[in-house]
Amino acid sequence: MNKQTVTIYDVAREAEVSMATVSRVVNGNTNVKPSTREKVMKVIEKLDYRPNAVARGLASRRTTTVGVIIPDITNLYFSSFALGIDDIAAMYDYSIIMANADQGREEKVVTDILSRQVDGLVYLGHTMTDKIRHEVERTRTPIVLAGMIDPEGKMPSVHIDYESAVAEAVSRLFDQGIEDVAFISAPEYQVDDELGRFNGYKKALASHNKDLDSALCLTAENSRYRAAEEVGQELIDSKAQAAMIIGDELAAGVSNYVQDKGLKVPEDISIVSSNNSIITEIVRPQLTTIAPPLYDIGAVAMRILTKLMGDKSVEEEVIENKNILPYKIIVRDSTK
Amino acid sequence: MNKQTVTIYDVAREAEVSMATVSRVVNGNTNVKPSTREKVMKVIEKLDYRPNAVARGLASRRTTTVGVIIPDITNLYFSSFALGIDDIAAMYDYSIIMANADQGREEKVVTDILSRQVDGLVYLGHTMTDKIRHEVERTRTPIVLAGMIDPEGKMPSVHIDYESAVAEAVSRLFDQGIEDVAFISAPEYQVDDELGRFNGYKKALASHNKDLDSALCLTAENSRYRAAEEVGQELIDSKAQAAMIIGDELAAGVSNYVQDKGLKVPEDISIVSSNNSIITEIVRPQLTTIAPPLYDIGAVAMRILTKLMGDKSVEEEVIENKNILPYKIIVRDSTK
DNA sequence: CTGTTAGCGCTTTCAA
DNA sequence: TTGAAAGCGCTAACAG
Repeated sequence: MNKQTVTIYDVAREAEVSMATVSRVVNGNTNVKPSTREKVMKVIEKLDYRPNAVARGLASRRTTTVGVIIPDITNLYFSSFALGIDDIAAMYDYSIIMANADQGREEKVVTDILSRQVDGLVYLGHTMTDKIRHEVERTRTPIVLAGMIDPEGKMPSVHIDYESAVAEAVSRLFDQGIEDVAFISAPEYQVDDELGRFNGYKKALASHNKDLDSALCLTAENSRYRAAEEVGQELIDSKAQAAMIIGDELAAGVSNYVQDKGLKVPEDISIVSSNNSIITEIVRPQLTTIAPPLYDIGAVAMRILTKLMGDKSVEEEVIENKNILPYKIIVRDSTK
Repeated sequence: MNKQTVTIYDVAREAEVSMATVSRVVNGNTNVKPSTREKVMKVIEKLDYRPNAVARGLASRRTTTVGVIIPDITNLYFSSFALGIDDIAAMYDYSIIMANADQGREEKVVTDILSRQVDGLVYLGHTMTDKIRHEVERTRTPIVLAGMIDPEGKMPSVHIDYESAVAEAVSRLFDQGIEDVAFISAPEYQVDDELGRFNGYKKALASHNKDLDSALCLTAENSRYRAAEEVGQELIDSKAQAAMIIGDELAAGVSNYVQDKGLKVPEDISIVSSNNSIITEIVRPQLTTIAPPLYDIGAVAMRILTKLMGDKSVEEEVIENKNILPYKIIVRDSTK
């Protein structure tokens, strides 16, 4: 379809050198006499030649492209990762093939992206199915998980220690004398997810000699703002005086909902959120929150991937399997 | 790098047919005897064969990939477009190469993405430089602009009539008896941008017999939340009793700022925002806003692009140059 | 420092 | 309905 008229061959002919020499010039190979290089450069300029990355990819078996699998691009949590990934990728001259992998489409998406011969993969999201694992292994494509973890522990990942983070945040609530803290999230975090969000909650309970009360574990339909209403009411109906909420939109929604119903935050109910996206600052009162370094997680994941993709034998480099970045807890006005 | 072991040739040999036949099967060509097709399919299954999209792209000169140039992926305004684009692209089995084109990098990004032989381009953003135009034309790559417009009117675009939208929103304020309405935005919208945001403001002034007062045109550093502080103070210092603000984060920021300073919204100052992202609902009071169908703009842009890329001679299809989608004005609590 | 020569894995005429 | 063969535009030994 593209009428890429001028090829490396045209340049070679016009410059009266071989294709190989043009290729060397284009690729910055040093074994070219300066005068030859100049001559070729001039012709490239004159002919307005642009290398065809597809041909290059086929011939060299490297596409300088990485695939990014992202569950929801309009979710600030994920798009912040993506920004970090993109910045580092640009730095290393990799392009990004990005695919939104909503509900259950991840397998198709991964297969497709792999058929495009990406040099590597950054995988964001929750689920890592066997099928996906199989595809990745079959093609021997380097992969790094960001903001999640490999249950089998084989794939390198970058994330924070959510278990400690949640435990710390919830303990802080208990330490303030709050008796009952609810745990609110979308379904995927109401089980022992690998990053231990729910486990952190249980840990905090345990360390304060409290039993897990299922009436305080509230499940929202998903993590978006509008899913907060129902669960917000459940929170009001419960005996909780505080809530640890996974997902900033959900937390903002719950906070707004309970206030609309006449309760005061944090006087009547304290709220802690989990991701410190700009939403936690926009909503009033501003939310106390766990603050994972989202951009950095993406950036580190991409940096690790470049190493994995590098020519130098990876064996030499020490690549941690679990890269745990530090988090902060930012105390704002939604807690006492 | 990828050890894509099994090729079309392997399948051909194992199935005892020619590569051409395998190719036909893989591509759903109908001119294959059913029994042959079965046989080939079985071998494909058995060998776990996956077509190499790069080779395919080189041979067929179609990559079934489209490039999306996006100024800031963490901006809900743009990521909402992206979601629409992605959904339609997936529907037509196109992959997306997405590139964040922050300040001034768009030319490099476009050149790079074009070298990857994308079949088409969706361009979001503000600036369309001559260099970019040149690259796109040189490669004869179909392009559709989303949420912006081609100053020269050559490239098809999808957007709303921001001029009317702003004029309507501001007029509504005047009609309520408000004397002075400020116009607040990042620098790029303080000139007569092609979509006419600023023009809409001027139009509203004119239709209400008011003069443009530069003291009411307030420029924020950018459109993000944190840029609101300075301009928020300027708003307070001005005589305005209302503000039309371009960008939801900025609007939320200004609203919060003036309230933090003791003013009441909308009693002391009315606020209208421009994009109706979830932020306008999260912030309190909820913002009255122009509501462009962001997702649909992306989706329509992508749909048009598929037509432009289609094999059937485009001449036959009527493709509008300017595709103007309807907007709404949603009245919430930040105006009277 | 430069050129020759095979391909990379697939599509696509053209014949049969 | 099928196969043979010629590339797509480039890289990568290998030779010189």
